[in-house]
Amino acid sequence: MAKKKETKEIDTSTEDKIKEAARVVFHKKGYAATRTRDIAEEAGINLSLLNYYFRSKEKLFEIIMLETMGVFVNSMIGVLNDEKTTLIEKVEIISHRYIDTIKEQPEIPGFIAGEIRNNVGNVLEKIPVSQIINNSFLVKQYKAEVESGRIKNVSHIQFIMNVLGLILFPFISQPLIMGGADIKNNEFNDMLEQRKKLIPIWIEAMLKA
Amino acid sequence: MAKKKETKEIDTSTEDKIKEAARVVFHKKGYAATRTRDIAEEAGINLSLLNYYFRSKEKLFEIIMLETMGVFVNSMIGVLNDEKTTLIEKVEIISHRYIDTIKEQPEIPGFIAGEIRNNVGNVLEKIPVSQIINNSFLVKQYKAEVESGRIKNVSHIQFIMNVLGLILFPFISQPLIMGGADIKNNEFNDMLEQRKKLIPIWIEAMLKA
DNA sequence: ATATTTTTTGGTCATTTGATTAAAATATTT
DNA sequence: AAATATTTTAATCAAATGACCAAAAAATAT
Repeated sequence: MAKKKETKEIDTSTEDKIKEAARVVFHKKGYAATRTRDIAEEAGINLSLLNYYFRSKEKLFEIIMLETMGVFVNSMIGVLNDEKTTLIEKVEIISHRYIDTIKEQPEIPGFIAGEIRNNVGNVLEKIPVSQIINNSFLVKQYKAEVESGRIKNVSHIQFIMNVLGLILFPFISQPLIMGGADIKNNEFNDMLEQRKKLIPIWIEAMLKA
Repeated sequence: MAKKKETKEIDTSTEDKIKEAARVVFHKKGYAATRTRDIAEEAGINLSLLNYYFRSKEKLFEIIMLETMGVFVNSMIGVLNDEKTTLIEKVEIISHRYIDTIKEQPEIPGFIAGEIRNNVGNVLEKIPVSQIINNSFLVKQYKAEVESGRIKNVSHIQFIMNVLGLILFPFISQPLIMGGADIKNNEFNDMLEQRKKLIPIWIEAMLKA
């Protein structure tokens, strides 16, 4: 497990190289399809080092999974519970922030969706997304708006599904709906930029429809 | 390989039992996480029979994958190219039909999304969803509506993403957003029923927003 | 009833895969 | 520099896994 390593290294430590390689490969292929040898090769290290630093494939995966969920959840938590922004302002912020964040690692939505199905590391218990959402100020706010009649009487779950769906679905369905991949990569990018602005407008229209 | 089997059997043939078991297990766990022994057990047959009837795990998977994509695509193709229905009518039909169909096999969206990422059987070439959509009458219709100014000038890709995302995303994200699973299964079901009616209304509002 | 074909079974093989170990190489401390 | 601790390597293990095969069982044809 490496006691210490005080040399302020310029190139990353072996441990970090492995973790970064694991992130890349796990995100791309998922837990089951990933071989520890794939990770070792991607990291350019000896296979034994993976077990030396992380004990097992599963342990390493759990670390990656929790960190990935962190990226996903942490960027949201603050916004959800901000008592100073309106509903639509929250949608604007989330829309922009998520699309920007995930653009840099577009495999994340598919990765999370895929791995939560088989639920390898029991992540759902460790990071209870559902509770985080339901206990958020956003939901209170939403219910108040419904109460006051300013928006239609529709379950807040529907609202959450719509916002997240509009943001995340393109990343998940891109290969299916936009064909091949890299040929029209610019087109996909332009689409995402547009969506950052359009999603809040769409959501607002839906709330009143 | 079985030349024939004329006995009009009440219980399904071995071949069909294997295929059905394969469908269930593949849909639930995906290609990589599925062991041929899982399928054999689910089907209640000897492991060798799987290879006897289907040559290999991969061959069997391709069959299931193509059939699954068929369920997904075929139910859509007719509607997409119906020249007698309006845009919104199409959305209504697709929304109802898809949600009803997929409710019976809710793993399908996650399965397709997950397997197309690793693209095991090169399905995207065999069933070019992207082309089917782009060559459809629906897209022509959409562009005409944009042209006439009756709906906002937004790429048809955005429109497709929105319709499919609103329909399919709940199935993919259910465990994440609605927590555990079966506890609130009724709630999920009610939500879907609502969505069948709401999605066309929402889409219409979005088109004009 | 006998022969032939088809289906099913149990056993086994070769490969892959996650993990371990002992020793070598490198770094750190004394 | 010697001693100690750490990191890295190569070789190997055991379990899992997809596939195969020869013989038994069942079904079909003669």
